[in-house]
Amino acid sequence: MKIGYACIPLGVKYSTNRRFLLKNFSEDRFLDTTMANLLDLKKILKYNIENGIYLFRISSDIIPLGSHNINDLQWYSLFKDILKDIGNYIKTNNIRVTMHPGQYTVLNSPNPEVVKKSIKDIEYHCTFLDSINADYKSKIIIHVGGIYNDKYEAMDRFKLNFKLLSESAKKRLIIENDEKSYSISDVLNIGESIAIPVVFDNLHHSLNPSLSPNIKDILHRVSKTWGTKDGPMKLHYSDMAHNKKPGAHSNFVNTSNFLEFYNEVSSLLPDIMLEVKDKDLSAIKCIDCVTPHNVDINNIWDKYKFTVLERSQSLYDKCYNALKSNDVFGLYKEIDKALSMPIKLEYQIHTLKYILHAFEDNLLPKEQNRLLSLINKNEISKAKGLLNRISTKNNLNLTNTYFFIY
DNA sequence: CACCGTCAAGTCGCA
DNA sequence: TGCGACTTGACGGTG
Repeated sequence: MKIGYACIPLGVKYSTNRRFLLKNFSEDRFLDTTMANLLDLKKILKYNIENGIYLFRISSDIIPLGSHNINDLQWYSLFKDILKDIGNYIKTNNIRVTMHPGQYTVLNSPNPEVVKKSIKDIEYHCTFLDSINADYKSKIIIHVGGIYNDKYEAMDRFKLNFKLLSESAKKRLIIENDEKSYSISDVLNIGESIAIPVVFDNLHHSLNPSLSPNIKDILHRVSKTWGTKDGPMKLHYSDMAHNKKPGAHSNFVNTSNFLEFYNEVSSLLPDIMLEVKDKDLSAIKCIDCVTPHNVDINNIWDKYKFTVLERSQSLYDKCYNALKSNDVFGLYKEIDKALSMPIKLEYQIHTLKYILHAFEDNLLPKEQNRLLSLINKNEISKAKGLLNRISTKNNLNLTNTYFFIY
């Protein structure tokens, strides 16, 4: 069972999302941007392995304007060596990678131009996975698309247009239930009819439910759409964001909710893709909670302690108790409580002063004075921004914490 | 350096 | 028939 995240790690500053505007397209710009993205992809995969993350969604931006008409460069041969290198790294380390074209890729549109572009986009994703020599457990996930006043006609059009894909893309394409049009029941009908795997998304299902109220019954049927060559069934998991629009993803995974879900589904041995704002941070948390015996709880606390301290002194103390009793789940539960709280000015000042003291030997007197004077003027966000830049420049241990992330 | 409009793209609801 | 919302991070121009 693998637990992973989508596209953008927060714990490291590598990015595979460099891009440029269409009007700025040039061969040089394309080559530079693509190379930078690919080099960072390898670094992200390494970072993932160091953190026990073996499931990763590769960003569609990896090849900028990869499926656009303006781009007729043979990037898959131009970057053949590095693509092969990435592919070998993925294979050697038993990583599973997937891709997820965006909302504008609509295979079932009644507009032939849209279908044509959508096929081109799916084929671009497929070419990328082919170019790194990924096996057919590496999937391309899309939603079914629009309704156009007749859902069943639109579903039929999906099945017909599916036939227009290349053989490789047909082996990679899988479909996911969405939050308003195609419920898991609809998606299963299509998946079973054209023999492609189905991804169950718990958040979309809660907003657009169908079939049995018992998720396990549904998943049992979903799992049958996954053949041996497809690899383990893949699920999308996310919590709903409170105080935002229904369907928005939460800022972080609630540990208790996740474990409840996990315990319900784990016997089916799925791979779970988290769709959450804090990305790898929640992935690491979920993996830690599922395999707490592999974890050094002190490392967890080192990353989160300033984030907790900024919000609540009493939760800081509770965390400390969990730490002392080596209770990984307990520690994360208290961290979750802290993360759901706003930063409190007085605690933030206290935290900054504490950090200044702790890193006294790593800061120049001039830097300390500038920081202190900002703090004393109550310009806290400026102080924190400055501290962030200084930490990055001097490579302080502080950059390994989540203090500048949450 | 902080801020903000724009972006390659499609669908749907509403006027 | 046409426009804004939806969703989203990064670019790129401005002050």
